Amino acid sequence: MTSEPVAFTLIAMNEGLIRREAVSDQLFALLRDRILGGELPAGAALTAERGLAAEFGVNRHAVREAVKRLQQARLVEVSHGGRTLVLDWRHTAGLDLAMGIAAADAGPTVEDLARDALEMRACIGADAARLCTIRCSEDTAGEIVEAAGRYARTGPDLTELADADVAWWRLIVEGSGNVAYLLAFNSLVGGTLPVADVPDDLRAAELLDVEAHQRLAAHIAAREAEAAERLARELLSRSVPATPRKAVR
Amino acid sequence: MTSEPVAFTLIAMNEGLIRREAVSDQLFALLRDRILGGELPAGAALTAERGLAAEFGVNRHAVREAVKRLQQARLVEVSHGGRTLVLDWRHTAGLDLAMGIAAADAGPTVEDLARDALEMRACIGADAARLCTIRCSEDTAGEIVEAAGRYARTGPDLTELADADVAWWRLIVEGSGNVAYLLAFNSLVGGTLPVADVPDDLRAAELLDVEAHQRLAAHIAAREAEAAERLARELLSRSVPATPRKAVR
DNA sequence: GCAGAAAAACTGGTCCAACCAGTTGACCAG
DNA sequence: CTGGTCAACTGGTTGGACCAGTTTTTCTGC
Repeated sequence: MTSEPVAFTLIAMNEGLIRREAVSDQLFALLRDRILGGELPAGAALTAERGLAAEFGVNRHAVREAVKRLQQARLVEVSHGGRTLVLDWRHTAGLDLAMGIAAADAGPTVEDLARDALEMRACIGADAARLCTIRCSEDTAGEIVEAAGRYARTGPDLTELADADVAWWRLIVEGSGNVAYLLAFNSLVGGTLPVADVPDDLRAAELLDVEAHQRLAAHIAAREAEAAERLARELLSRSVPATPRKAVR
Repeated sequence: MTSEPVAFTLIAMNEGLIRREAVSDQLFALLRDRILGGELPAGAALTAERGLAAEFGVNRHAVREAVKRLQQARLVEVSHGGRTLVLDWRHTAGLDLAMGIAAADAGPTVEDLARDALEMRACIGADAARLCTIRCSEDTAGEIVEAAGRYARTGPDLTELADADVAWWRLIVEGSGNVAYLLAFNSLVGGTLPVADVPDDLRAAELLDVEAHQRLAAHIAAREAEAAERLARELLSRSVPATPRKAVR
């Protein structure tokens, strides 16, 4: 890493009245973005902990917490006594990192990422609906139908509707009995950005179609797996922007 | 948390000739498993950092690193000055946590989880093949065909074949242009358990079918999206155990 | 001159002790 | 009972020291 005069200072303790962020969190975010942005290329060695501490004027313990998180995110590989190496996030990073990628300069934009997340949501959701139809208990099926009924009586506010929609889908994903789907679902809805930058008209086409929600619930209760899957895919695909994307790689 | 005499001691420094594990890593794993196993139920307060440090006879910084990782995994919620609360992992934890769930007593078993991961792999892989067919560049399509050719010449060793298979699928997932798929793919193959406990005969049915790999590559190169998706799904589904699962929830 | 061993100079890992900065809750005045 | 104050928590941060590995350099001894 170059040793040019450091222009980065972590946010001061009291930045007006804004909530202060822990230094290790700031440092983690900063290093993460540098890695995702390509400033710290794969294979390169991260500056030593003592060096980073000096560079940012913080204690080494704070640096260690940040690096430990980078390690957990599989962005770096640390070895006792040796150097800490930057990994190729495209090969190692997991889905939980999705929310952080947008900050990268060279990487995908927020729009691309939102679209990717929605695409994945449709894919997982459709299969979850299918599996739920096949595997869930009668009680769960009943709950899903009930929840669809409540959904129909949910206020016209889009935000409120979106929350209810997530809760309803959670029932289906849980009913699929697939823990991997459930965790991926959490990653997708838990990320701050995924649903943030979707055009309202697309989102509304999905959320406002109460009748489709009830129909899907009915398919699940009636154990019509194929119909449930098809409807779920169609419903979830409405929010996916149809932007043709440039060829990759 | 009860204050009964502590029966847990972290692995001593030199456990024979075994590689020692960092204290914070051990502590993280221990707390994670307690949370996933239900010993620390959602909503409960985690023992204070000083308390944990005393309980396990380690320094508070080690505890902090472990807790920080729990926080990143969205297993706990920490608030400055307040208590650290245990979250409901079924609602918050992300896909990266999958590899840790098996340790839970009450949770899904390793077999269930492996099956779930394979199911998800099939779902994502099929859609990735479809998108790759639609979106990837000619160069990428060529690479995939080439790689399939190389795959045909890969040694009969199943482990070696499995590695080549992962590398080949990575090309397809990258070609799909969907970063979320790529990260989920990393989570699935990066986890230690996912493919570990799959019956060899099932796995072999997928890996040894070299001809299907080449056919799929050909579909992608010929831009036959529907055929590619169908073949991919069929191929990836072979490794999924057909065990009927008990109803969930 | 050069391979190989010793040693110095790194690296990350752990600990102690103190203090700052928020939150909680008990306690006391009204 | 109400409301505010303050002590006793909680997590957040700092400094310095030392242990435990790795890497690089240096100095041997042939």
